[in-house]
Amino acid sequence: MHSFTEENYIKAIYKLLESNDETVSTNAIAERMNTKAASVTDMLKKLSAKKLVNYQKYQGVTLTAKGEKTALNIIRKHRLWEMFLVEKFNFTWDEVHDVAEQLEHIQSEKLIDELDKFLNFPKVDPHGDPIPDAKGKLHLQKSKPLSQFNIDDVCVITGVVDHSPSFLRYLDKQGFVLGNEIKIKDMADFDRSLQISVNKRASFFISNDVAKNILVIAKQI
Amino acid sequence: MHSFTEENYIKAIYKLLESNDETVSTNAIAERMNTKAASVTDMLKKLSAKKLVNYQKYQGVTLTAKGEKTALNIIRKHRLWEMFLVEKFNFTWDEVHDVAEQLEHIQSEKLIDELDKFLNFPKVDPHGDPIPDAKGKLHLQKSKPLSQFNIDDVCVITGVVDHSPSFLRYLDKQGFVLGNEIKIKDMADFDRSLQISVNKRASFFISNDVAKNILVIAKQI
DNA sequence: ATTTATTTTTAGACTTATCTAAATTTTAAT
DNA sequence: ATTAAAATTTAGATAAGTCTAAAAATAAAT
Repeated sequence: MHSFTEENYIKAIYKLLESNDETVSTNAIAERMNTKAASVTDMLKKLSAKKLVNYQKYQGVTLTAKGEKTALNIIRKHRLWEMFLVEKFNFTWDEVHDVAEQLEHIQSEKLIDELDKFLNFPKVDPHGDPIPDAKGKLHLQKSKPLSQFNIDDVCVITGVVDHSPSFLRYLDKQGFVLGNEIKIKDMADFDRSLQISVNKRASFFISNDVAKNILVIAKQI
Repeated sequence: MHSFTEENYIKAIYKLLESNDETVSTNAIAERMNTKAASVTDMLKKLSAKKLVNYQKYQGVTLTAKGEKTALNIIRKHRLWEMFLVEKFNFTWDEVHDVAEQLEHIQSEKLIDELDKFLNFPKVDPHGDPIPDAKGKLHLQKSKPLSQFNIDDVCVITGVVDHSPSFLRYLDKQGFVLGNEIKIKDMADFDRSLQISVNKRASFFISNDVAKNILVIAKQI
């Protein structure tokens, strides 16, 4: 089995791969884990020897299939425990994290399967984050048009419905990029036009026609 | 806070003090923890520096008040988790131990208080072992005469009602010793005499008069 | 295309917990 | 009261994970 420390590194790498892309840098890991780059290098060598990461000196890392499976299992445990604490033990969302960080390392298949059953096999946690199933599969949320969201919702751009050049040109001009975060600031009842802010920049208006053609998912924090 | 390892040592010392008495030897700890005497010595020095144990070279150890409080808190957590796993997660008693050994080290007051509440503040676990309350107090089970137990019950000798020399001489002759384990093999309806086995030795008979004068508690495994 | 700055890695040291083997102390036995 | 046996402690090593400081490699800037 893997040590707590190894598991924490794997999880950090997974999270960084999820938001950034390509490969993850030593410094990025060090920053996320409040440790020093030298320590990260040491650990990367060890994880590489265990075939959990693909690592080449100076070139950053990615997870191997085995590493990703490990990460998903830890995340599954973390999110199930968070659900449990909030739903059954009256924890608030800000209290939940530290305890779940501890609980996610408990080793017992049966414990997690029973926990899953106890919670009635939830697909997403209350953050909207998907919970991997027992096989490590993520039931990804289906994207929906931005027009179906409401004031104060925050979501992430995943694609478009209309692929016409004119629409894509429009998006480009407005600065929309895949993965950008959109917050709905206001909505006009009479024409369903939206006032939105992209990546926390200054807000602007888009028509309902545009909103219907931008695919998003609820923000995963 | 204390490391997992420190907590495990503290717990082991507590258990040994509970069954034996006086002080606990280095070798006894080593045996219980499947480790070497040299490792125990190192740890005892550390625990002593932290004022968790009273330790003098070659003289064995006892727990300080602080150490005992620590031990009781770990035991509280362990037994509450055992109850939880059995009652809510369909664990059998033999599956429970390893997982509870892990869960007992999770640090969160709120978690344990909520767990306690969730289980409706149990006083003893299904082994009959008492569960320390939030203040670390043990609600000790009161001893009862052996005559009040039934076939297949297993209990431990804690004292006697009749302190007369003739009775004590009788007990001595039969090989009864404080702390011995008694299993009731059979009971005769007509005179309530018992067939019992002491410490798993060959069984023999005692009269109801004798059984009424031996104090026991249900076995704590 | 060099030089400079940044990132990453190595080298050596420290901490916790463990071990083996040797030395010391206590206990038991003659 | 010595000697023998058992228990305990010390000394020195090892492994995991961390750190600082210096060296090496990559990326950025002139």
